Amino acid sequence: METRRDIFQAIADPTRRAIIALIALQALTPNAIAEHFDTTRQAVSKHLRILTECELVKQEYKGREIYYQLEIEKMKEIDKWIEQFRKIWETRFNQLDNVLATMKKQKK
Amino acid sequence: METRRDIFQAIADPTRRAIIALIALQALTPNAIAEHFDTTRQAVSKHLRILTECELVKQEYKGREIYYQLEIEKMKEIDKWIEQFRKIWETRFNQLDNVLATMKKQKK
DNA sequence: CTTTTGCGCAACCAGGTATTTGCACATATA
DNA sequence: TATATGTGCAAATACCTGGTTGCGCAAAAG
Repeated sequence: METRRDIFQAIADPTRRAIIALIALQALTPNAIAEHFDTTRQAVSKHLRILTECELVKQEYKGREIYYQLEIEKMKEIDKWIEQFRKIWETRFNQLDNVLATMKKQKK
Repeated sequence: METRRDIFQAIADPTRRAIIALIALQALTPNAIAEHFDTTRQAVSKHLRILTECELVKQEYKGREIYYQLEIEKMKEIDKWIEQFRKIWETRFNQLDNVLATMKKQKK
């Protein structure tokens, strides 16, 4: 599996999205994360591997424990992609605004 | 494949993201969309089916042609999910701002 | 009416995915 | 040192995905 990891693919899985939201607030170990889900630690470990590969997550070693935390900056990549569409829906909102303004004028 | 379609899964595929960006500007037929990619019309049709299933795309029938256009409102769902993280990185930015302000004060 | 064009659908296939189970290794703890 | 704990990795497996090919059907064109 030498597939280049992609952030959009990373957030496609619902479990992975839940993990992301979970470790956004505080760093957690794989065992601690697994306790929040109905799945094995190994499965969580695999998800963390994928998240690490696309640099969405960073590890911090503490003895034999490994704390995983979200690399929040990476999330901006998604935000950046959404921006082009935000521009569109804001433009449409403004257009609606203009329509309303015109109606008001005509009422006058 | 009675899988409930998910918007995050829909945007996971790079071709699908490209289609989304393409039809965000103007409605296009499957053939017209396929011309933009190195793939068959049928493959595009499959992507459109997935996009339609999760209501990211709407169809408009015009004779034997079908125009597909982005349902831009649906994109806000992604934006909504990102928002929780935006809050976090904005908070951190403000914290950095405070640090800088404190440094400035001390310089005085 | 016959042919062309635009389309969706079903079958098929190679490759990817998520999960479980079993293992090896390192670090704590007794 | 012996045992328990935390972890990643590998193999097996059932399922999902994206793509192609071939088909049938409806609308336009001849």
